[in-house]
Amino acid sequence: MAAEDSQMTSAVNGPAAAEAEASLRADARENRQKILAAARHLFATKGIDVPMSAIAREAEVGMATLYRRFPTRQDLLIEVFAEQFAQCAAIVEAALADPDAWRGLCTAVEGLAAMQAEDHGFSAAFVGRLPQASMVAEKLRQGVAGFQQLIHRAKNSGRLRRDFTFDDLALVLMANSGVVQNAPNSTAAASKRLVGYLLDAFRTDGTPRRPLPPPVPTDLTRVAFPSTPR
Amino acid sequence: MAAEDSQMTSAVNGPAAAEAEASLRADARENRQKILAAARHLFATKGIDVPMSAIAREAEVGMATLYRRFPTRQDLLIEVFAEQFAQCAAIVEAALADPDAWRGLCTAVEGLAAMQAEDHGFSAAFVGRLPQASMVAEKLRQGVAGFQQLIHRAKNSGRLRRDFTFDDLALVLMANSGVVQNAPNSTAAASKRLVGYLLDAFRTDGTPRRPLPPPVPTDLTRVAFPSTPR
DNA sequence: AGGCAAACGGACAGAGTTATCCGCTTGCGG
DNA sequence: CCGCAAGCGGATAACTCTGTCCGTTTGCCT
Repeated sequence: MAAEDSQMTSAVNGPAAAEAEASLRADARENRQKILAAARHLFATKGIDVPMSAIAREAEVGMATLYRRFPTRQDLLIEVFAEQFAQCAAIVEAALADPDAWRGLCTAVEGLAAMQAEDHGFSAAFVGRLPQASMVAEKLRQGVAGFQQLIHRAKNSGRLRRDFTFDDLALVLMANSGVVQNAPNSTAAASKRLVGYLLDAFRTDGTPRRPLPPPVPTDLTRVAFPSTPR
Repeated sequence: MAAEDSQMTSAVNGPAAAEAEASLRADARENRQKILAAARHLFATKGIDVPMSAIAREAEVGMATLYRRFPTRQDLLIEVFAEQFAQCAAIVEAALADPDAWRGLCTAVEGLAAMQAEDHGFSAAFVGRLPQASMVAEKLRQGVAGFQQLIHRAKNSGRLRRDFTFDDLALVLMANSGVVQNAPNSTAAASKRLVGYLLDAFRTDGTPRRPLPPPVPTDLTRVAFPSTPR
């Protein structure tokens, strides 16, 4: 399983990353993987602003090694999140397979939002500064195309309101990122409830309501961040 | 108008701030106002993370003066945003005066969201780390109470869905803060559309739909920040 | 086995921010 | 009008994070 790790990454990131990886010395290749693992972990838990030094420490490599492999933070982000962008595309793909167009759309939106909720770093990377480079952009384009088709089908089924736009997906993701960022502990629950409301708003007036996820108690006077106030 | 500035601030922040202000020497009092004005401006445009030195420079005072008046950033935040919290309470108050309970609720939510959209700093301060001190907390409690009443009335009118919770207001604000943060240029429009959708979701199934604000074109591949990528 | 290029790591310079110290200036009560 | 406490500004210490340099180690090919 761990042995296939590098293969998977290469497959996701395309030939560029693959050949960069292949021409490396054995120890270098291993370090590269350790760096990616550490970055993946830290980006997800602490957000994309973790110091490079923290990543190096967790990966048990020196600063120089880190910067030699990934000259900029962006380069690291691209590699790390490429996999997750691919997963996004897969979610859309799966939704397209659903014979019920409206249900498919709901599944896709819920899936994408859930991904955001699970991974703080990904959320920020996706909604915020986006690396327009490499395979990431390609996977994104792919996902976009799929989602547009999803919208088209759902509208034709008469369940999705006709004034819904593709841009509203971005709206959902931006809104969800706000919830993910600010909901203290119950990130997942809060995100689910938001998405529940939004999907309810997206349906045509006649479409039956879907059950709404439970409310999430939130102390307005202390909607502070989990641990570090940073 | 400018002459009443200090009076207004004092009125909003209660006796504590008022007496702090009164016992100051004339020049000191003036500097204090200059600092508050600069902070208000910079927090709104650049967010609450602007360097203290930037505030001092804009206020045309030294660092020491700034820190003497406001030992911590929090202290400054409290003063600056107290006024806006008061405005929130006023919005809720006004909404309560509307004989149509449902319309009142909509107005309130729209008003609060618009405030967030207009002032980046306020958005962050409100949804994020919240100063639990002083008059701010009081105004907040006041607003909370009013809003709960608003909810109660709207539910009784049969227009607001019964599973709506007060916590959902926090949800709206968190979501909106995400949009405000990430919508590149069209902050206001994006925020309006989000709120439009959410209010649509909040109504009972029978309640007629309200017109939805227009869609906001968003380039998913470059939802980057306005200017500085930070 | 042996040599060399590739790789390593940690120290360190540079940039930016927070918060404090200290010598000079000034409003204001007596 | 005068003295002094209150106030002022800017230099600067302390810290954090980024990105580079350089002396040392090590994989790999012959």
